[in-house]
Amino acid sequence: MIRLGLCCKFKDEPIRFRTTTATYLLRISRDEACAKLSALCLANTQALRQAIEYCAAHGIGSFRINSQILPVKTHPQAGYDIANLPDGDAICAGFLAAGERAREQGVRLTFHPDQFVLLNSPRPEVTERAIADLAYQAAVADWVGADVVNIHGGGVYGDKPSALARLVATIQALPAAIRALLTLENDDRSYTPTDLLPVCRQTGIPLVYDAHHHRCLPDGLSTAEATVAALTTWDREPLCHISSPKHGWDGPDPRPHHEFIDCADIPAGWRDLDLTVEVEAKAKEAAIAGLRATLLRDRWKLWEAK
DNA sequence: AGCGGTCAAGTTGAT
DNA sequence: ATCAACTTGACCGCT
Repeated sequence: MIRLGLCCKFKDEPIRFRTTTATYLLRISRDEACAKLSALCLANTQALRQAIEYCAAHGIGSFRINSQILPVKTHPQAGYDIANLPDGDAICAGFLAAGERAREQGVRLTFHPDQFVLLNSPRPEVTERAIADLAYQAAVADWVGADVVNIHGGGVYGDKPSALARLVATIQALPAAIRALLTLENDDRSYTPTDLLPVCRQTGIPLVYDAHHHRCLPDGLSTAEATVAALTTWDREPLCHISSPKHGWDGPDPRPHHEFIDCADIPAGWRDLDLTVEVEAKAKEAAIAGLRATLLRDRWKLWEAK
């Protein structure tokens, strides 16, 4: 059974996550900043609840939660603790309630911290901030029952073996609560599945296999071989990513994502697996609706809510 | 209401 | 040196 996943936001459906900026928060008083943050965070718990309901009702079995669900959470000056916000209790309750609904309906929840979260930088302050961000997202993940916090391998810094060794060492030293949710994903610049699989085996971290990235940065493995190898790293339902190139595979740059998914880009070998496929397409829920229709026409077995 | 400028953060590679 | 890409344009403040 294939579980299609929506990433972070909606195109047409009026479900919106709110955010703000550190610059603005630092210009107003701390009380005003806390009031604003409190309202945004509370609104985001409600948007998350709506997102889960929408997914369950539309055959979308997984939802990726935006890193800014708690805006500016770990900023050195503008950051905050939920407990210190006026609606702190309601925000916690909102996350727990959203998680409960996700569990009831069988909707999987994931996180994908952004490009600044690097576990192998030679600069210790970069890695420290990355771990702080992972800690925050892992904590919210626990509240809502998300089982994946997915990041990339990071930079190469002119020496890939050293960078990979730092990655392994940092992962091994992570708090258990983060390590239990952490996954690594092949990217389209630096780290292929072949680069990351040894890291995953050494650390017990699953590999999120991104077929689009793999085609942009190949390593000699076929998509079928990489899929099989990635599956062996999982102790939960495996997670893969799919997208189609905006300008086609023969265009100037295959990396930017298309509005929709071309079914021909989905590895045929995925058909009979139990797998979450996060759909990275600009048209969001509209892209999933189109993909679902095509796959159902072709008799793929797709997830449905309980 | 509309619109232009701004936004915390890292790294890479194309131009 | 600048910029786009990466999981995502949203929001503030002025007109």
